[in-house]
Amino acid sequence: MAINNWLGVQTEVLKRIHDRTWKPGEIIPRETDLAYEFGCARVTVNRALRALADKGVLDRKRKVGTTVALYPTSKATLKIPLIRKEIQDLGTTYNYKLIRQSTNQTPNEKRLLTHFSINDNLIYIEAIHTSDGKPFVIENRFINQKIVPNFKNQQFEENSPNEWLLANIPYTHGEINFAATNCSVDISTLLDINPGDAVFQVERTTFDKEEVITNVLLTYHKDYRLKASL
Amino acid sequence: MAINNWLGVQTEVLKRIHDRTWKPGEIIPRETDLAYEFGCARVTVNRALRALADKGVLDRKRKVGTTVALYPTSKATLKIPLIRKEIQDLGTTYNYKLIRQSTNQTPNEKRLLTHFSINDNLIYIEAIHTSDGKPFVIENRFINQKIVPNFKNQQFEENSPNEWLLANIPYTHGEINFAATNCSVDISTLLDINPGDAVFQVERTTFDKEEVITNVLLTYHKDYRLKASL
DNA sequence: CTTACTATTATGTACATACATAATAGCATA
DNA sequence: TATGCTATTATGTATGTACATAATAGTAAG
Repeated sequence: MAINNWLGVQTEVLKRIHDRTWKPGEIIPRETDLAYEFGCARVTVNRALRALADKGVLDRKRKVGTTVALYPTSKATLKIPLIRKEIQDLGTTYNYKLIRQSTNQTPNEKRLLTHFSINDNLIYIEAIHTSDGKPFVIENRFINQKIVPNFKNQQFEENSPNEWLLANIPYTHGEINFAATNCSVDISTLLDINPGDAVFQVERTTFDKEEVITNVLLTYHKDYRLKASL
Repeated sequence: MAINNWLGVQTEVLKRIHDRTWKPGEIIPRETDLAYEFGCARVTVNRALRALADKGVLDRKRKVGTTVALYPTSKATLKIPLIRKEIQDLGTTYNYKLIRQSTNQTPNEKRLLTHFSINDNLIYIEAIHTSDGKPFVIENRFINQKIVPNFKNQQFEENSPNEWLLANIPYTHGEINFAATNCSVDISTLLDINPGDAVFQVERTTFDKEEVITNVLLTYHKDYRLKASL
């Protein structure tokens, strides 16, 4: 069986996993053996297997060898688009409206103290993003004032702070979590739903090395679903 | 500047992106130029850049070249662990209990018709997974009966159907979505919460090529949060 | 100006060779 | 038996060379 490209190798490997020639938890043949069987270079096999390991299909360990993952770790890659793009991809008209903005805020919610220090000065922004004029998501955002030294010159009246931050403040890593909550009175008014309705919330925090850049709490419209593929 | 391994190249590339030597949306030097600058092989540069492209940091196009992503597509990779593992990782005791099981069911909810045909025969399973004796997640699951021809011999009384499926029925792809909902009376009883409380739901469907294997609706305990890193 | 064709470009990849390294197996010693 | 050291193993990677290919730029013809 001649296979002379890495995608072909990967296809054949997936086929053998799928038809249980190679069972979950079991060792598969060595790279050198597979290369011999397929009539290609070992590096080519390595390339294919590495890609499958990155996807969680295979587990690889030096000297031990390569095993089919016992329980394939299902990975859903969530691409977190710009809200603007998410709304426009729906074929609807996007609009952003600033509700409230202030500086020299302190972290006044318990969840913020996970990341900010009590002495941090924060910019607070509350805004609404709409889809065809209807509320899509409410944004409550804190930005580390130290990170935006010239904030007085910045304008978040016309444009979303997230887009500005992404373009201007590099981040190294972040955290994100998803939850369901009963909508508060304040936000239910903005979303034009009933207090107590279940809403989908996303909280995201980004860091530049050790420094917190921003924390945002997004509260989506009723019946919002976040989709991904496996 | 001598860099002779791909991880070193990647680190230097990330540094230049971070300090805005290379700005978002802009073209970076060609692979051959970078290889010349770093004193390494072009393939080594390619290896580093490809990994960054896979992460959404760079965009690459033949002939055009490589650009820093204008808005880095934030990708959160959700690893979807076995429920058992998720609970055990909390340091608590996992337990599974079957509530209801039946065969020859038809797709009786609108959401199921997205995937199943009206004529499909389904196995229905309702179960509860607990953490230290407290309800953690309720599982409502439909399995394509055609996929499990010897179902009568199968036992989901002691063990979770998901673990059995993962070990025995290979899947090619799937879909997953996350939502918030107000808890129904039935499920709120099982979860020991109030009807109307907001709960986090995950719906997942897996396929073997064109054939639906299973659809599961997981309803998590109150205040559940799904976390990931960026 | 538009269309079609060809040349060029930068990424994408295969190969053989060589070296690196994490990790286990085997062996010797106390 | 336990410990420590060395050899071996399978994956991990770097290189130079060669070829492949998607995509754009340039040119010629109508």
